Amino acid sequence: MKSFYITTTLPYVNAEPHIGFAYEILVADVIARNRVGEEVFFNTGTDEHGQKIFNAAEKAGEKVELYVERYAKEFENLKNMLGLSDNLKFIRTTSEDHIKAAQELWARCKKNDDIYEKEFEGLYCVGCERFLAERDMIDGKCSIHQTEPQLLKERNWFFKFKKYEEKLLNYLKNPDVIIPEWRREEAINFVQEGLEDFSISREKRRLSWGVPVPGDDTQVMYVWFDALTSYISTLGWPEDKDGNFKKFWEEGHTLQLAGKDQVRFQSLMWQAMLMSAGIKNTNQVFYHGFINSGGHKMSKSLGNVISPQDMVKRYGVDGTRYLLLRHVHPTDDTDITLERLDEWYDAGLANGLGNLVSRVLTMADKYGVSTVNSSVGNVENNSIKKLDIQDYVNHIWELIQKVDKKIQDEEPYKKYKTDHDVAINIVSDLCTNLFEIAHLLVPIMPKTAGIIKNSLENLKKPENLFPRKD
RNA sequence: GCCGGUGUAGUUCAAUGGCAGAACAGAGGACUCAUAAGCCUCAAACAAUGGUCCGAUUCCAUUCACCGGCACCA
Repeated sequence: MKSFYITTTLPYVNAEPHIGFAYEILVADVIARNRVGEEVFFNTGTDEHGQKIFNAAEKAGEKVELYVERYAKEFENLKNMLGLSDNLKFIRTTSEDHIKAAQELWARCKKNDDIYEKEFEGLYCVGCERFLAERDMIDGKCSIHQTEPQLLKERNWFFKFKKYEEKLLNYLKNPDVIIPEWRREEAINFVQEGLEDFSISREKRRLSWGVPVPGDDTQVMYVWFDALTSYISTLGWPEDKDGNFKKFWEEGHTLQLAGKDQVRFQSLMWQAMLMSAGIKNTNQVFYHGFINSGGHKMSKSLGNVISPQDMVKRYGVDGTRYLLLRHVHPTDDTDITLERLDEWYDAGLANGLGNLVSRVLTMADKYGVSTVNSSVGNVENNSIKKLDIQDYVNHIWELIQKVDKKIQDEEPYKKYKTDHDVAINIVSDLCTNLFEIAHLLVPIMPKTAGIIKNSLENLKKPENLFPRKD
């Protein structure tokens, strides 16, 4: 049996789950559900180390361990909230196994002579508790605190990124490793402009909330070295007691999902780390766009935030899944507003799918259709495999439109008055069509698909699936 | 500044070197199984300028507008 690995990025737990991540994990969920006949490992989790989280916890007046615990739960709740697959694996970067894995990866990179110590001199802002870059300063002062930063020296561990330029370019030659194509070109550009080694640790006395660097108790790992490791620690690497790492990472097809701002991290740094440790590279990274609202990035101060919770509350689990999966552009940014969501909901779900189910089943029930042919012969569609979920959903809605038109053209409701058998035949045919639609709907709206199938089996009209909004 | 992208009906998107497709919203119509839903009909667009070409929305250049990236921020 073929094996397939899919993972989202791990969201940083310094805020509530936002719509962009909800979208990412929904896409992953659809892809995972669509891989029938394959063994699928579907991963997500939370990235819980680092300065920002430590600060956020402090600000909340909470112990950092409790703080991350609380947030991790919120993210785990998404599973229920968004109707995600049962077999979703959730990895936390503060879990013991993960910490060991991160340290082992470090050790392997070090053994391969890719990690070295270097004295680093920089301008440190006490207020920010970090070193400032050029653009963080105005007139030599911290742009946030308006104070002059101190010149500080710190010893950090660095990763030999530059060493991997050629190997990365080679990796990037394969057109499949990054979707969409222009992001791959972006990645190639980054490398061609030249890479610099990057620091992967921080002094513990400045930041204690991180994974201890093996063999150096004065330093902790910088978050991303730790966080990126989660893609394999979740599989049980390095011990691999259950054989998942071998089965899914080494022998399977690996697919990572990430936002468009992640190219450097996922397709370059992480890949270089894998190369250094002698581990197979990711087969494919799929970068999606961002979701904005009203022409702007969502932000609390603008008051234009639409959260996954808001959506589920208003449109239900499957309604939310439908709206995001059908209307968010796979790779470009998408602008959504409540008005638009309402329109999309009414058009696609109330007037479209919901109404069709209602009219077909009303007739089936009333006319006394006896059984429904529930074969799903030739309804194959491989758009999801090509990572084009929008196309897949659009295809389903074309079928819905076809069935609506068929009812109009064949007029079973009229024929019933003169010839019951003819009408019953037509409606029974319509039921088969509806069953096919329900079948295609499974990865997109699993619960609704189940209700429709069930209604067809019992030939009983279900509760109003999607009440109109206006 | 450098690199890349985008600009198509009111809105969101699609396709194409040779009549520009759709969905939603809008107008009208015949019907009634249905959630005043569905079906039919109608109206509606290639940012601007120049070039290549028999012919450009599509290729090239310029302008205007918008967006993204340019690393220690995850």
